[in-house]
Amino acid sequence: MPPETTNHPTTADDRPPFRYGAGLANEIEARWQDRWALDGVYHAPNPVGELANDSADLVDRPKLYVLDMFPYPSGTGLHVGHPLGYIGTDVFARFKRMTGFNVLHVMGYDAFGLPAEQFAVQTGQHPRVTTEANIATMRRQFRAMGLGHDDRRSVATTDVAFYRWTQWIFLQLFNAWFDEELGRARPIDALVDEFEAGQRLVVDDDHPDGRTWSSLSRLEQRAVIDANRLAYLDEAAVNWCPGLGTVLANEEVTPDGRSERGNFPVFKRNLEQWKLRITAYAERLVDDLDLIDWPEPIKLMQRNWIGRSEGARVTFVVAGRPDLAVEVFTTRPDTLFGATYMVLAPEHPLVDALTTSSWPHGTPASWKGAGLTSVAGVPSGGWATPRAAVDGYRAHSSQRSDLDRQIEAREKTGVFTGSFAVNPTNGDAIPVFIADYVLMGYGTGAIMAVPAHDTRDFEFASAFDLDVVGVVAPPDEWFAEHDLVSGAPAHLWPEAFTGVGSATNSANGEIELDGLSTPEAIAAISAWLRESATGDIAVTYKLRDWLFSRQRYWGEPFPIVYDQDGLPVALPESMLPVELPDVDDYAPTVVDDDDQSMPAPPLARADHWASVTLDLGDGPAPYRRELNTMPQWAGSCWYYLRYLDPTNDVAFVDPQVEAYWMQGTHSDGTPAFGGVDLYVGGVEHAVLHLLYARFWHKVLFDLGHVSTPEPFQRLYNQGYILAPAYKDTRGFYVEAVSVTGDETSGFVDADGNPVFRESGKMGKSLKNAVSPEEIYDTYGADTLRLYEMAMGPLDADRPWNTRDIIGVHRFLQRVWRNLVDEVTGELRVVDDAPSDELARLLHHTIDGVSDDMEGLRFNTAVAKLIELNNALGRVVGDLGGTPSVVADALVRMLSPLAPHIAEELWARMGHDESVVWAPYPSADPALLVADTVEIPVQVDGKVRARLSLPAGLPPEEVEAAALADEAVRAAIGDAEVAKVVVVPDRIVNIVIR
RNA sequence: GGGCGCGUGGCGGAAUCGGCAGACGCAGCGGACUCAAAAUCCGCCGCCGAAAGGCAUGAGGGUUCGAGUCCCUCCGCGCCCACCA
Repeated sequence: MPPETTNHPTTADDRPPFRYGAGLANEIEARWQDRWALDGVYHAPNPVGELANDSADLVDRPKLYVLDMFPYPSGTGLHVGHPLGYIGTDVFARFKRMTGFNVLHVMGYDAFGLPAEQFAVQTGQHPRVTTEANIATMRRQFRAMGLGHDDRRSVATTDVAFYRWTQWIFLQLFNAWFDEELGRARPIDALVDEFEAGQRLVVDDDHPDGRTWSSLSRLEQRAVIDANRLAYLDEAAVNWCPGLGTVLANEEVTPDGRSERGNFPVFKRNLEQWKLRITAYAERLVDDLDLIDWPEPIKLMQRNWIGRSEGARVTFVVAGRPDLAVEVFTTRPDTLFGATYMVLAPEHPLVDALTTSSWPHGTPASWKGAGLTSVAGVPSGGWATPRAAVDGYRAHSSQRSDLDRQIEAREKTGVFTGSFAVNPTNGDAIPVFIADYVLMGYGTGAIMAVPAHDTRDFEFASAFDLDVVGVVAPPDEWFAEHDLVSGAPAHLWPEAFTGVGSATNSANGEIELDGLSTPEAIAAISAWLRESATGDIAVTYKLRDWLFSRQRYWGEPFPIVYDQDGLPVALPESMLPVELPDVDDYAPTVVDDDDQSMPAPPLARADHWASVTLDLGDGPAPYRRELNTMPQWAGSCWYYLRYLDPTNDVAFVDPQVEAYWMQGTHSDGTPAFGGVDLYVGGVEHAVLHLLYARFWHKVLFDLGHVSTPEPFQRLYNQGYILAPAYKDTRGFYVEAVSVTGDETSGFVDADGNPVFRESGKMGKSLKNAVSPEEIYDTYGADTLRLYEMAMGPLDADRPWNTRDIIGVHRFLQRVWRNLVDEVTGELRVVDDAPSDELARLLHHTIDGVSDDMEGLRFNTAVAKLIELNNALGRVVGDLGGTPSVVADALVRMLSPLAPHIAEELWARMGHDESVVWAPYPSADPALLVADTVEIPVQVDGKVRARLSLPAGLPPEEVEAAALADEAVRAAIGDAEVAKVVVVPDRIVNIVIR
């Protein structure tokens, strides 16, 4: 041991005893967190009910609902990237409390889901046990951050008392139908009444003219009703993921045909599953985006996902088969004259009827499948009959996953059905194909193909040697770009012309489009379609109904049983909740053989639970329960409503409570649109959660259970925290904390092997997480909060840099030192008034910071507070302390951002009441207007002088002063002054010639 | 392939309505204090230049008295969607 060093005091002993550092911060923070919990300072009262007990004055304030997207309680706890949005909403909620609002701010847990179930599968421990332990850990972590939540209202979607109401909402969907005429959901009983009263006939494909209700059998009546419900069973192609042992919603499948979670391959299977009729709301889900204050990119993503297209439906009669007709959807009905063939999806129901027994004379070999190298089992020269071709091609396309389709780079394949259809505009007989580039799930599952004006049709026509007829004249430039003479016929074109132009080649005895612009031609042909009864304008959506069944254990059971006819029956409300039964094995049946595997839900193992005898009104009878569970999205569709009234056991939310929190008024008393006032979360929920939740909310609105058409008035997407991540030479991530080295010498892992730096979203998968505890140990929670708010705009991704944290820590240290003597611990606040200069800075700061807080610009708010504090630090020594009015305002302004240190200073300044509800300071307008302004003078755009002039000076006098300035005159020199631009109190620009 | 967004010092970022580019912080440099170091405090800190001055917001062009901000072309990065008829 070197003797010299031991003779000197250690670092810690040298520091003043009352300097703000990690030790003092940790002590202050723990103390105030206890006190806040004890006093319930974050409790927001309800107008009525159990939570209406205290703080009656608060409920008279305007309400403000600040909501976070609630987390999944993961077992690994939080890292510093998680709470960015939570700190942001907390700062905002605290700010708004101080400006006079009754602020609702709650945290809950989206606790159903795969990790707990997978852990249960591995350990045999009930997922509820792990889930509750994880929730307890997260609660502790949120508390340590000083987040001001009303803990009385916290819920987890796995609470039986919560999912009882999730089941209840499912019953609302089950017991409702969508009235297309009124454009809204109504109770299913109303539909039955209309049928019974004869106001409505039962129309289906077999009975296009309708049947009376009484002519149906009891089972037929039930089938009709069931088919109309918003929650219905449907046998349909679903996304079966053997790797996860469950089916998935379209939204949960990635574009390359794999599961979003786990990245397992996904296959199409026909299964009977619950679906929710979200498509009925497609139009309102698009239209009502105009009502809400969301980022435009998110609205755009929702619009794209819903995928509204305007166009026309056109009926093509099959040649020689007047009984058979195929309906197509097109967005370009103006190109109808150019339709030279048709394509049906392989799964289209009319394919069998269209498939002829033998190839028509002269059918090219390629139409019979010859040359389809990617299709297995094609005889050379093609299949012998259309039947064989259709069967062979269908077998091929049903076995291909979406992934395969992707790999094949969109090579166009298909076979001829043997049938021809009649183009209604010109009477041409055009061949009908099946091809997998036409999707059953969109439009009508059939298209008219216009190869001259559609890229995909052009590719198909090229491969199958089909006619290309141009019916929209491209501009001359288009021909020039393609090295064609203007007006060259379409069969010479190297690609389709998909733009707009003037119609050509489009006339028959009844209609002539030639010369019309594309929009005019669309209008004209649409009118003709309607008059000639061959079609009509139509709107189509990409959105599909929401697949709502999952073959999992850890989810909400459906409140549904099946009777002896195998038909679903809703359990009465009195039988809710349907609790999850215990099982001895939580594993879903996971099979990796994609050919034969079928989903098998774990609840099938709970024999005693699955088969029950119930009295549902007709005496005791045997039923079997629905064995699927709901997807994880279910709870998140409505949790924000349960926060309002979490203890209510007679309703999912009391209507008066719902009205208080959801139907706001603006602070000036005018009615606000309502809903959650601010909803903050990650952009990854742009379509899934946010679309599903809007859908449920609209159903609840239609049925009279909530009072606003939209749930979330203002949405804000916080950014992600990025951090350096390191990959080894094999491409695997290594723990970032173990990496040493730098950019110039290179990075190495713990064993000295070279690794390579990249940047990515902080988290477990990139092994670059930083735990909040590390930061608390060095600086405290207030510093962490402040750093996260100061490092950049809330909605931007930003790199985590531990080195930078010291900056905001020093700021807190200096605030503390300006108000508290570091040696004695005594308050350094004096009664003297601040100088005029300091007072002006203070009020400018108040004004700017208030504005920034309102706009969620916390980074610039922090910068302004630092400026004020730095200015204060320069004079505090001369004054012998901080002027009390400055200290008071500074602590109030600091408190939303760094609540613990602010609360401690507030108490030391002699306040008994918490700073949480103290009013936010307001700026004195008299101190915001300067009496002198500095005006830069430019000559030809370059600043040559700065004049200090009285504010509000008339432009002529400013101009005179500018022209009189020596430096300005020197810059002008001999040149002639052409023009002088004076922007009052801002700038002068002298233009010379 | 389509759509949307973003490019500002060594780094994170600021400039809210077209009006002094680089607030605030980190890093760096110099100084005070100290036997010394840490901590703390003070000062400097876009680039070129000794200075005067010139040049600078991805590149190029345009509009304007004036452009980081508006328009056009290109380059780079990010996100979303992707055979959607």
